[in-house]
Amino acid sequence: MPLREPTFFILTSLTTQPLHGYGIVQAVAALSGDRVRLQAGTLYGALDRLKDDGWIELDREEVVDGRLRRYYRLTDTGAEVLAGETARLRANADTAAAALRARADRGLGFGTNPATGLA
Amino acid sequence: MPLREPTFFILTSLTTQPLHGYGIVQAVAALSGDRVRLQAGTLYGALDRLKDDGWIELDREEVVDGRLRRYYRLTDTGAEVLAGETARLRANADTAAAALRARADRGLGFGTNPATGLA
DNA sequence: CGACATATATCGTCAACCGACCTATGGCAA
DNA sequence: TTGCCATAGGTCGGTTGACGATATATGTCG
Repeated sequence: MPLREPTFFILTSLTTQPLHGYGIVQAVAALSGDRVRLQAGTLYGALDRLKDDGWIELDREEVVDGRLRRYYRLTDTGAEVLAGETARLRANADTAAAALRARADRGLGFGTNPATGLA
Repeated sequence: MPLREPTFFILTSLTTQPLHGYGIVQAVAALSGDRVRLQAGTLYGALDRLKDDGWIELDREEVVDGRLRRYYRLTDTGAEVLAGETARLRANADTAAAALRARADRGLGFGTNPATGLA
């Protein structure tokens, strides 16, 4: 059930406006601070899968400079899935953060000397 | 690079104290609100992998009621990885939340009528 | 003329998770 | 006493999704 990072960002990029494949690549790079760079195999495979799942759908097709642009849009179902995923990520991050804080309080965090508890 | 959910929770469960395999299963269930139930194949495969990566290490072995308990502990490297992952999850959640908010503001969110913008 | 950005797509491989299965002990209930 | 469940370890095959390489094609810029 949990989405992988590339899939998560594809849905996120389509949340505010329809985009075509290459536009998604650029949007995802921007949204992730250039951390996630979608590969062609990942993108088009995911696009087919998400369409089959009904989370995205074909918005329109355009031909610009003799090149086809196939725009996809997020469905309401897709938006619900993304909202659920977002909540899950938040919860997981909070859980791990609490555990890491407890570890740091016990002087076992990284960067501190286990013997003295000091950095 | 991004950790999958089971792996993420295994590291989280070992952050505050060493645990043995079965203890990890129970801790992860508790930490995730019973959402993540580790399968045997997932757990022992991940344990070997994480040990090879140097993110966890063997803490000690005990025999209780004739049953072996093999305890693992999080290494400082593992704690750093988990902290990085936590930050990544937070950032991704924030990014998606912002996009979903923008969508809702445009009346395209799920649960609202696209025509009227009302629920 | 070649390199690069734009644009879509397929294919083989790999890593991680899942489900099923196996062994073994101890307690509890039918 | 027999079977089931919780506890405890583990293996194995299959699926899934991402990755990297490759292919095709047009337009732009040096």
